[in-house]
Amino acid sequence: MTSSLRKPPARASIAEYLAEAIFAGRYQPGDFVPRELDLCERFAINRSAVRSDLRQLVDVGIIERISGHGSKVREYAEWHILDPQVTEWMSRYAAPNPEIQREILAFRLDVEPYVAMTAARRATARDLVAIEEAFEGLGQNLRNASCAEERRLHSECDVAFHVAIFKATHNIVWAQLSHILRPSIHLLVTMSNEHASDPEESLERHRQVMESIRMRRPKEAFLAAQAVLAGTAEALGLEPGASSLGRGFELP
Amino acid sequence: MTSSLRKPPARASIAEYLAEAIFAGRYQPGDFVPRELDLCERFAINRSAVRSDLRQLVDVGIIERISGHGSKVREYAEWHILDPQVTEWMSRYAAPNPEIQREILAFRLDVEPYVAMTAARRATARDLVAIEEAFEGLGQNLRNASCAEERRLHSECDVAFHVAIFKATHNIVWAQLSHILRPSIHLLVTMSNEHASDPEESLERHRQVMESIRMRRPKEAFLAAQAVLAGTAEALGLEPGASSLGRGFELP
DNA sequence: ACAAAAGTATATGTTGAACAAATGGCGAAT
DNA sequence: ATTCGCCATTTGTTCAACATATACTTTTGT
Repeated sequence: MTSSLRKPPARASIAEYLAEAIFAGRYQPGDFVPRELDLCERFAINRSAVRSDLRQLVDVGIIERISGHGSKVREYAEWHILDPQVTEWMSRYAAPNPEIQREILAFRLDVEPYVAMTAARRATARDLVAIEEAFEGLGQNLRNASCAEERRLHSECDVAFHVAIFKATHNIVWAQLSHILRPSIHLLVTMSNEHASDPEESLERHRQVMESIRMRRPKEAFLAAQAVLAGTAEALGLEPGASSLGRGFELP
Repeated sequence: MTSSLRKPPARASIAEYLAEAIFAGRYQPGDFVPRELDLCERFAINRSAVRSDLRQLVDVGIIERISGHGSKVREYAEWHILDPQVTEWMSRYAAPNPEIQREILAFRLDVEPYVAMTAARRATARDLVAIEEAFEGLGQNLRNASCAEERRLHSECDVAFHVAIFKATHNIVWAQLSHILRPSIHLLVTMSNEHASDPEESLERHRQVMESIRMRRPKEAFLAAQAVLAGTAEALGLEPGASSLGRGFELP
């Protein structure tokens, strides 16, 4: 191994840089990002690499390349927010517009109780192990949410908890859809650190979901998941009623 | 315009060729696709283009590139089946394994009644126009489902009908998720052509969904959507009970 | 004879340059 | 004033050379 750093910035990824800039709003829909040759010079990298990275942004619908003109940022509605790479950027840099976060949360309010209910029906022992491990992590990283690193850990456990429940449905579509949770969970953990909502109460709600799934009680799992999301919506300053679907939906 | 063809094979897209081959099962998970130089020769194309296309397959999780070894087809569970490009390939070439189709249909059984219910609550006049236009197309292309072109048209209208309902939720996540419908709808139209199920009955069920949404009757829309999907599941030879979630879920 | 080490073959990864094609704007001619 | 054609800019395509990573083979030392 070399002396100084094992992995220098690996390579200055243009995709990463542009994603940060676009998600931060420095380039907005309709704007043009710097042209290829400028990016080459700016990052001391060859054009092939630049084009390769730009293509990644094109493939997820974030930019549009116009031959002989430039690369334009597309409207938010065009972005592939179901793409794992996009949700990762959203959770890392926050969504570029609040509306997207609201709609993702509305979606969660719609489906998560449903998913928890199914998990209660179909979860295997292995699924329960995954759910429990994530929950343990949630509890451990609860108190000392002081530094950024601790918060990141807590956030990861929170994500892992919800993803484990999605996977417990044993349906590939639900499992892959779990990526959509990341952005709003990361946002929640970040905001709850500022607004200091009650973490004990949140933990207890998560425990209820886990127990309901373990005990194979679908109805209880449905309600418990609703309770968790109500807390989430509240912490994010969104009323549960804002959901496009969930309102008024009750148990069979 | 030129004399012969307005769009020659555009270009022999390696991504398209490999997608067809992989979805047809000629390359299965674990297999290695031809190496770059062979593809260059086979399609009389340069290596940059080949690599660009291979990257597209990498980005959607279909293949994995191993430096100095080759490009391996990944397990089905790794594929990004929520990606629009992947669902387009699935609807064009059919899913490479039946299990994926089953799980997508199970997902539809879970969520479509829910989505129809919301559409009934939130659909605007414009949404209703889109739904109606698709429905008209369904009716027109019903009788003459003889040649392949007619069937394709019918399939497109079927897709448009369901997608319009998803968009009527006015939630970006649901709207983008509507891509997942394409594969099973195309499969249904193909199979129903062989098994000759009753198209009149299917059309009537779709009409019920549309009318329920128009009349703003969420509960009826929920039930009507369930009825459509029951017909779909039957036509595909899958019992509705195979759903991972939907079974036993009733209206509030 | 066996095992570790060095070397080789084969594939993907990276870089650089040159040329082709498309778009937008400017300007001249009608 | 409008249209046609030219030109500048930027992305698209192709080619060639070299670097790096992995698997297999050969060598070499005990």
